[in-house]
Amino acid sequence: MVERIVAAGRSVLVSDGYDAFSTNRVAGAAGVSPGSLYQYFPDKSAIVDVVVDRYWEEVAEQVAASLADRIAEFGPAMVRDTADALVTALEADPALLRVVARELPLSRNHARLEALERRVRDLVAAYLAARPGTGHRPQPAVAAWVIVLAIENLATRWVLDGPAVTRDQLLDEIVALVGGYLLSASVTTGSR
Amino acid sequence: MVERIVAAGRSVLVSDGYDAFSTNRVAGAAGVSPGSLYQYFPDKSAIVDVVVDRYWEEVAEQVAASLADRIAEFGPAMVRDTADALVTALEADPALLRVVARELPLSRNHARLEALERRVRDLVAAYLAARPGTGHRPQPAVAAWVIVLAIENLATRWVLDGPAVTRDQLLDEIVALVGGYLLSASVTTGSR
Amino acid sequence: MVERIVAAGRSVLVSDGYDAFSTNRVAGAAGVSPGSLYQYFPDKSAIVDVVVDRYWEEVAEQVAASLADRIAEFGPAMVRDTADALVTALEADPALLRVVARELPLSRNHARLEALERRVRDLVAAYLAARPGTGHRPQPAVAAWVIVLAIENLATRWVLDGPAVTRDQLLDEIVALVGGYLLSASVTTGSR
Amino acid sequence: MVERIVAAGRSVLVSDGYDAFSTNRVAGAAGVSPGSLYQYFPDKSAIVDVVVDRYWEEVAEQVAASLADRIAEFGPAMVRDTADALVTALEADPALLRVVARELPLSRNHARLEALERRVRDLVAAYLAARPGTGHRPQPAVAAWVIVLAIENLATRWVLDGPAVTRDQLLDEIVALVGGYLLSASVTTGSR
DNA sequence: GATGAATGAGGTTTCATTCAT
DNA sequence: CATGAATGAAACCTCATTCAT
Repeated sequence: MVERIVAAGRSVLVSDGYDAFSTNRVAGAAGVSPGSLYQYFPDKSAIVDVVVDRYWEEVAEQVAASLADRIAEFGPAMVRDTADALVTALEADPALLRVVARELPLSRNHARLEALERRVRDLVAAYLAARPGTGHRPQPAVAAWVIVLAIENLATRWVLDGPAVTRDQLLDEIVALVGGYLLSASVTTGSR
Repeated sequence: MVERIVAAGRSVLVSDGYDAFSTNRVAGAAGVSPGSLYQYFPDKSAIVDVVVDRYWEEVAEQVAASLADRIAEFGPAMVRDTADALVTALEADPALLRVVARELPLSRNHARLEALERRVRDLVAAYLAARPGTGHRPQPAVAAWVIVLAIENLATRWVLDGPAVTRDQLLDEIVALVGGYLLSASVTTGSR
Repeated sequence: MVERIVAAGRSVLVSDGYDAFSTNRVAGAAGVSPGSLYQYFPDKSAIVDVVVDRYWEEVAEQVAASLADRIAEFGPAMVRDTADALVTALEADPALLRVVARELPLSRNHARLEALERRVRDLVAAYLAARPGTGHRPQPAVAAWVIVLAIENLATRWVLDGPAVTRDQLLDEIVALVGGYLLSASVTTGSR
Repeated sequence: MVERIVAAGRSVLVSDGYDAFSTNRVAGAAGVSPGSLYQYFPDKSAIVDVVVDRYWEEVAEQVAASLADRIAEFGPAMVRDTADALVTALEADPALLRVVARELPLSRNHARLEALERRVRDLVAAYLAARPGTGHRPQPAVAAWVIVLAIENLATRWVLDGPAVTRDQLLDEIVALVGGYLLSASVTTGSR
């Protein structure tokens, strides 16, 4: 029953948009009475939360799986494949992505998105810490933060905005970005 | 009077949040009658739009100014200073940034944000096209897209999330990221 | 519950007039919350429509019944009794009649009033077509139009305006008007 | 200036309808400020009243003129010509008629319409009283009331509803109706 | 006299939530 | 458990009218 409601919620979100997402409509789509919603969810927003949580959870799952699979081949191929996995995951349901990423307040995504980011970040940081040589510049934790954020954003915006960049180009640039970053030996630093 | 309303709008947004942003409340905060709002704005959402537009416009102004000032010194310093200008601009009103970037649907920011991005992107692309050597890999337009998005996102998230990264670190990493990316000679490409 | 709302609607209409007919007031009079109105009516105006429809429907019912009862006795008596039935129907709720006929735009009555007129007109036309002799001048359809309109208007205005004419006089005149009209042998016609 | 406002009022009424008739719109159409309206009219409704008054006044003028012109020729021709004059007057501005007769509450027309009716009624009653023979059945005052109402209504509805009746037919029927009525020698009376 | 910005009461409608059945 | 009618607070917006300039 929770299933029915969540499915209906997703469907309403996708076909009617977030502004039209009302409990009545969800109940209708679920073939359930409005009152029943409140037996499984405390709130309208709880329904949205579950839909959103599942969405990012699934994306995280695919990315993490890809990352784990490539455990051996650290390097450009790993970056590319991971980015590819992310793009693929985001492209799986573009309509839902649009609603989730565009129509929902970012704060709505925050919790689960942070989880996703942390999860991937930790993996990345571990890889970086394990990698040989290069006196550990940049620091793994920081570098992981930078890399994850950059890739996530590039991929999301690419799917969302459909810029004049091919999929392959996108992946190439991501590889170049991350590769170059990690190789950057030392930086002319200095606060102003 | 438009000024009063916009100011009240911003203030309500900041102190009460987007969900509580009602015409009556804005009118109250402006010391104005609800009806007066509609002499200057067609819509509730038009008020939000102006607040948002102004916000991003101001950010864009500062970043573009910094970028233009550094016209001579292409290179790491330019990147660093521009990123610095962006962070400074975003830090100027963190409360408003939080509402604008977190509570508003991204679609609400889209128009003005895209303008900001395009503006900076075009400048960056021009610099890249003008830069000597390096058989133009990556292509200026694509590279500009990547760089602008990456910097914007990193800066925004840093201000918003306050991660365990110092301001200087952030700027260093941005410089490294962009520098490494632009130096990345060639990439092991290939679609899967 | 529809009943309660319609009754409240009629009552508000009668006691407060059409200009003061607001959803809140109707809800109040019905002892119901404003929101409940919209579970049964799409619109404020739908409530008015039902009240008006019912009113004319009832009037039509009584007139048609009278007309059907007098099927045998075609002639003056039939006219008189029908007019009588109409006047009686209109006098049944003079307060409502006043609002419906005076305060409401005619266009609001149009649909149902036209239905009433058509209904009676068709019956009258049938009687006229069936009547013996008199080379069918005037044509049944046209004559029915004339008669129905004239009677309706005379009766309505009599009830509404309370002119210096007794009820019997009114009925006499109606009989004379219709009788004379139908006997009018031939007319000196000619456009100017 | 009153002229400008009234003209604007009529124009708004005709082109936008009564529901859209707002003081602001009238002021706009008159090229005048909303405040100025209140220097010449106490009320929004006063503006409507003037427009309506003038309309019916003009109609009354034409009908009365026709009636006065035919002073000699009492009889069918007089009836026909008067009805013709009325129809012509109503057809002069059908758009305004539609608004005045359909969209305005009848009560809005009442005052001036009653004046028109009384004026014509008095003339008719005078003619009837003066006419030779026929032991004055029906009584002039009553007969005038009946005749004026019937003709007015038939003419108005004909112009408004455009029924399947030609203009000549309409006039013929009116002549027959009135002629037959006045000739009706005696009536089988009796209250029920 | 003319202006027009400002008013503010009040109208219609929505929708998350409850609770008696 | 499920229902769904009922709720009622509150949102957005209009517009006749006023009054300082």
